[in-house]
Amino acid sequence: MTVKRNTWQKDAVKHALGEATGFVSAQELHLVLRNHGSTIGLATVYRALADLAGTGEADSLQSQEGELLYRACTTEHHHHLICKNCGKTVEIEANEVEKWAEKVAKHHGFREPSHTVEIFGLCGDC
Amino acid sequence: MTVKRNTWQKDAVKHALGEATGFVSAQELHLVLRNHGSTIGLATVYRALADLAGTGEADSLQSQEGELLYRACTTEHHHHLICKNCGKTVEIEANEVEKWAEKVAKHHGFREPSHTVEIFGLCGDC
DNA sequence: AGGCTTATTGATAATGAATGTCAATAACTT
DNA sequence: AAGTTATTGACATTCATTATCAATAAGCCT
Ligand SMILES: [Mn+2]
Ligand SMILES: [Mn+2]
Ligand SMILES: [Zn+2]
Ligand SMILES: [Zn+2]
Repeated sequence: MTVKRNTWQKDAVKHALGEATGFVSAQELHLVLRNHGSTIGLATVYRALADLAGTGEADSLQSQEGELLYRACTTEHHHHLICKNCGKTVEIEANEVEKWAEKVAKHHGFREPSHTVEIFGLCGDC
Repeated sequence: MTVKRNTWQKDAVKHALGEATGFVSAQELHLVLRNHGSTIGLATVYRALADLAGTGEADSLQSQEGELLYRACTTEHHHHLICKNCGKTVEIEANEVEKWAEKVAKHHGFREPSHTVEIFGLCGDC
């Protein structure tokens, strides 16, 4: 229905997200943008990130503290290997796990299976 | 250092958690307890659940809405298959995935790997 | 059984992420 | 250039969770 419009705010959020090394929160991203001189509002950062996650251009996950974190990523289905200390993130594919998840779901009579898989650890630099 | 004391409040929370069918929030559990006539305080429910999760007697995960949910469980390492609709939960083991996670972590030079694996779907009754 | 120490409780206040509000602004269309 | 309306952002609001702290009671000692 409603036509989307392009704004420098959306571009700024997308760009800043691309610059980040790992997963970042909306609050953090807003601070980064402000520190670079941007006048963008906090609510706008939240909205832009939610949109990016909706289109699949960004991945999101909950931090241990319950904060919602975002990260620029490829649009194909994938998972993450994340450093608990520095946040460094590696995208990984998990075909074995995909099949396993479907098998287990079917075995217990569950339909439309989806799944979350994340690996945490300490990277070589930490 | 500090010695733990036994209270009817801790027992009540543990028992109520055992009665629940799937994952429940501290708020929900507090309501259930109150509706059964208990005078237990909300903060106490939060503390008891955090303790149970600390000892491994309860498992916790974040709901899609960001709420922290708890569930009584076995103390061995395991994962969950959860109905998106009714919350019915099945404990599953995932030896294949355990090995896979360790392999992937090592391959990327990550130490002390841990992981989160949850499968969601619609159960046979939904 | 009574007394003492202090872990625990719970009403309340405080925190903080996330969302709602709405007048002002600025993308698009014509 | 003018009009329509999606978007913005300052601000208020919601709500889960945590912090306070005086009152209570669990465990220990005599
Ligand atoms: Mn997958
Ligand atoms: Mn596992
Ligand atoms: Zn690291
Ligand atoms: Zn179900």
